[in-house]
Amino acid sequence: MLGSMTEQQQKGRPATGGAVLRRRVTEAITEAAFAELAEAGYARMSMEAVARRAGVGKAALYRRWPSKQAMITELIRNKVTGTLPHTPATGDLHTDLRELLATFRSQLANPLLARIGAALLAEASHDDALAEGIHTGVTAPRRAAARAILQAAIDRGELPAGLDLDLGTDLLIAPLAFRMMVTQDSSDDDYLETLTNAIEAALKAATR
Amino acid sequence: MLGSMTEQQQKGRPATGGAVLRRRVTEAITEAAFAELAEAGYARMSMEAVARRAGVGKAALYRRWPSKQAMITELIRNKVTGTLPHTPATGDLHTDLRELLATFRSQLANPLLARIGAALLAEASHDDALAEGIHTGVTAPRRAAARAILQAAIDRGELPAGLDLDLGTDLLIAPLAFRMMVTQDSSDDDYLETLTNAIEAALKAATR
Amino acid sequence: MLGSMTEQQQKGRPATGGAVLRRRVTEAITEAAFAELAEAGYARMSMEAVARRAGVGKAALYRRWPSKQAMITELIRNKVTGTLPHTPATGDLHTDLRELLATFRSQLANPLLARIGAALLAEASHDDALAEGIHTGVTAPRRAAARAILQAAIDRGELPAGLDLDLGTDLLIAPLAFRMMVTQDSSDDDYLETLTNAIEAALKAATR
Amino acid sequence: MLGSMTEQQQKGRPATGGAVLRRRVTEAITEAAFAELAEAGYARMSMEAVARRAGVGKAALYRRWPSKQAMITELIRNKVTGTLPHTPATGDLHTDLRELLATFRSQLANPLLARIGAALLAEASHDDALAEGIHTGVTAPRRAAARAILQAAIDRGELPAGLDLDLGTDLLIAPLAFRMMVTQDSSDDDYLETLTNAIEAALKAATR
DNA sequence: TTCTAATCGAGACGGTACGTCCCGTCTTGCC
DNA sequence: GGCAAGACGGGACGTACCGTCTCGATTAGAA
Repeated sequence: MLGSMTEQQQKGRPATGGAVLRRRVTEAITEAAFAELAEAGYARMSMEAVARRAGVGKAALYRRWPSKQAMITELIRNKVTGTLPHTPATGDLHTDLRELLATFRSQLANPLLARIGAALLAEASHDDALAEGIHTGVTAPRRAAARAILQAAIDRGELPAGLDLDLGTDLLIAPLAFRMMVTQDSSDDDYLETLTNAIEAALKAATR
Repeated sequence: MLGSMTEQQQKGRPATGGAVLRRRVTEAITEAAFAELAEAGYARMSMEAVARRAGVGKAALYRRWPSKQAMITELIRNKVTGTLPHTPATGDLHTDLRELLATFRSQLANPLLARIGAALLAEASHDDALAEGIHTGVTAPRRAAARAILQAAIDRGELPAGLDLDLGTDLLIAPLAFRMMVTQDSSDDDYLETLTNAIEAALKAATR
Repeated sequence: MLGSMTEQQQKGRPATGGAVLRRRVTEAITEAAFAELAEAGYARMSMEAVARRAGVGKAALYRRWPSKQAMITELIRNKVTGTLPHTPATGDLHTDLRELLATFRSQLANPLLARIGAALLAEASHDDALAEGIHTGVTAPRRAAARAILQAAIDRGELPAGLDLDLGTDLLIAPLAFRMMVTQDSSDDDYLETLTNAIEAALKAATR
Repeated sequence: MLGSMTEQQQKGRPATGGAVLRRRVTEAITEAAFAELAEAGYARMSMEAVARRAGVGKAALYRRWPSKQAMITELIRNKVTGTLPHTPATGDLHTDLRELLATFRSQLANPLLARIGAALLAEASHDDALAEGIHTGVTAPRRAAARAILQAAIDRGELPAGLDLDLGTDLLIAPLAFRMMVTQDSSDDDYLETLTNAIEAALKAATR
């Protein structure tokens, strides 16, 4: 969809004889790339440094991805997409919210993500494929999880039928995401509990 | 504070010769820089392109700022800092909230900011001076405005004394900021009104 | 001597498995190599292009020769060595000279040789093995043939006993070789006849 | 004609302000290039090594020449063209020949030329501009000098009117050039004297 | 008004990284 | 074991920018 080689493809057996991208090399590159990314940031990171750190030729990188941007893009997308939130369904709105927020918190806590997230978004505004990738792989499933909880609560009568689902989703996701990615503040269990309460109240008032 | 030469300084030392940075040049550079920034993004933008577009020698840029980063940093900081939110104080929480949110909306609507914001945040995580600049020039005054409104409402008894001001500020700012910067969704007056209601409800529940 | 595997060796050890370099492959490589050499020249020619053109894996090349240089070296050496000049001995100096020059002309007329010769010499000045190979396989036998004719003529009294054999050989070989390899001019039968006369006269005067 | 910047051009003053290729840099590059060329040969020499040795950025090279080939090509052409042979005219064929041969010998003795000459010729067969450059700058003037001597001798009656000037020129130049460039043999004064005698005799017989 | 020194446009400079191509080696699965 | 295919580490290619420096020409405050 975005990048090029995924691990499955690396096993694909070509017609005759053949040469296949080696998983060990891919792994070494991936690891090195994340390390460089975390140390230097997207803009300052260099493919040559990644290759050097991975003990690999530059060509090995370019055999896998057509450019620095494509590489970083795909690596991050994979990393984030990998950890999809499961949708809690305890039958109790408060508990569901708490659980979902806790899941988000743990995913956002990934220190790499914090450092990289902004760079990704920045790139996305100049790269439609990346924007689409982020939407499909990251944003959409999380918003879907949030919507599911809200809809279930509406169906149970815990939330008003007139709730604006879109706004409700914003309310649910934004404060925590903003706090962790922009403000870089911590969010302990107390914070989460209070936030859950506040969001719950907000949702009940968010009718159009 | 961050960069180097501000327009005031340009008048600073008349000394002997005609040795003052010329305002017209500074303006041409500024304009060109924003144009390039919007077209290419921070990472892809080049000082040479800015100079070319401004019809100016590269040295003219480096006479004003010590580096690409410093230049962009200062330009943006000026642009954003220029539009400080005024703190509404109508004596009515709902009206104050609405007004503040409307101010934020108009500031965030700047299309440049939307494209640049993320890149700035990305850089900030590897550049403490930039981070500090953003905090002082952008984040802090806006959070202060939000806090002021909340504190006034508490003082009036409209909000509970136990309100967590920090969380309250997050609730106030995050949903709109997130929607406009990350989701890039629109936010019409209806959205804003519903949001105001929801936040108001949330604030009343956000006690620790 | 220079390279590695010669066709004789290819029959040498049938051993166990199908573990003998296959002649067809060797031939395909050889043909492709000459073609690439003629098209691109030594410096611009690539082993990968040769392999591709021969429909062969790169390893097939490196199983036969240790390096690009060794391969080209041996191929050319074989091609040129293959066509040793026979030493004419008609008992008449003029006829012997004419015949030898005609032989040289036909060998130098090989269009490949013309294109490759210079590149080979260029390499030779930085590669003693190649220089030695060219000397032994190409230069020496031709100079020997020339010397034999001259010595026979001296013995018959057709040339003065004081003839400087080394210089005589230069006189015999150089003008034709120079004309065909450097100047790239043609040399028809008339030219050859006049040249023979001139060289004959020169030889009679070339005593020290 | 071949390359790009000559020293004269380096002084040319462009319209406004301006930046001009600096002679010192050009000289450093030239010197380094010859050194590398002599050490490694054309094929093995690298632009990066030249830049490093000259204490210069790679871009400084590519600002002057569009490619490695173009650089070497022009440098050599300049070096060889610089040393044109003067045409001796003593009124005596033997003396004229001796003198011209001595001039050639001293020019061919340039050890760099010996190492580079073959590489140049090799390149020339794949680069018409280079071939033309060599012809115009190197070959033609030398052949012209030879022809002038021969023609004068014909006019004086020292050589037969029917002399084939083309062949005569070959006879004059080839043996020495071949000996020094291909055979890499030495040629002392005795050799030169004997060669002169032989060529003189040959010339008298070289009529068609 | 004249002098004069810093700014100006242009672009060369030493560097670093880009993405490409080729070298000679190694790996994979087929024959 | 040879074979076709092609990935591997390495290194050079030629390009694009970075931030600095050099060049005359311009310009505006001080005399």
